Amino acid sequence: MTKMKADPERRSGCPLNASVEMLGDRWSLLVIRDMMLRGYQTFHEFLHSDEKISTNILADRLRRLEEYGIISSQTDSFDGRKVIYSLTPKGIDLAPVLTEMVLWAARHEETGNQPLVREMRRDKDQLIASVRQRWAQKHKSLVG
Amino acid sequence: MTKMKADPERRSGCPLNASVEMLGDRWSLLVIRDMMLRGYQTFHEFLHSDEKISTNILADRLRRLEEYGIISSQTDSFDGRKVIYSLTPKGIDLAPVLTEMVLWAARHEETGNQPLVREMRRDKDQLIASVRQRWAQKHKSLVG
DNA sequence: CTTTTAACTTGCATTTTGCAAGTAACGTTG
DNA sequence: CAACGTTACTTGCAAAATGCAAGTTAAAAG
Repeated sequence: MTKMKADPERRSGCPLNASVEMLGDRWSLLVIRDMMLRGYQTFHEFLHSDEKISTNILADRLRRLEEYGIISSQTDSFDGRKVIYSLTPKGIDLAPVLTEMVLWAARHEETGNQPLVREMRRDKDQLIASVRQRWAQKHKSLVG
Repeated sequence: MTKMKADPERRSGCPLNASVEMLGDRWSLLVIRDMMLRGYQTFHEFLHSDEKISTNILADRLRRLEEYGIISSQTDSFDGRKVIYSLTPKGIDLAPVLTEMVLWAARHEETGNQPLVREMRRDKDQLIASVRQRWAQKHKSLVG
């Protein structure tokens, strides 16, 4: 587990503040959700997600998430136009954060995607494990 | 557990999106941290937290968090100038979200407050339980 | 009273967001 | 191989959010 140097411009040393400075905006966690739970990998796919992010913001968020080491990118070897984005281990490690945020909203708001919520409620750790597994599967060619 | 009506202007029905629309900014979760982990209750206390929020933004965030039902406010009965802010059950229920965000940052960034991090790592559920307990203690006069 | 404290509000400059319209590189089709 | 479609962006500009400094109001303390 490689730690990065703390950004010298952080407002404070509090770990929650670090999280909030990296992820505290309207879009970053939605992009991560798309990658983690829906398997999205391209600009085009993120763009057509329900929340309708605009192109300049999406480009900016992908850039920032990559800078933070949460995602990585590489051009598709079969189609030179496509850029394939994937979660790094640091990004995959956000699964528990996403899970708790989903469960919290589902408990206190009227929300959709009840099947996912039920699955998360039934066995949180199991779901997180399977997200990790799918990710490892996808990356085994690069690792082994 | 009372659910609110979904905000008709939500960008999507996804529960993660709901969370992000309520909490996805640079400050909201820090205010909640101050209340949950540090026992802060007043405007003045939030204002002098490490991250140095400015007065207009703080006022706005407190207003929004109250609208969302995450916190509540009442004027202090001993000092009419003071407004006492406290977490609602919905707010206290964010404990697992905060915990996972703290642990994630602590795993991947250089951050401070290691005692808190160690305590969270040692027993996540225990810490969340004790946050709930302290909160219940503080509110027992209102409940019982 | 006068001063201090607490919780804001207001004004204004800066930054971020969001929409619409490009553009450049690659791939596909005829 | 030329025209066209796709993919991943960038650019321009208006609108909204943020941040700083300086008020303002009401209550408490001296």
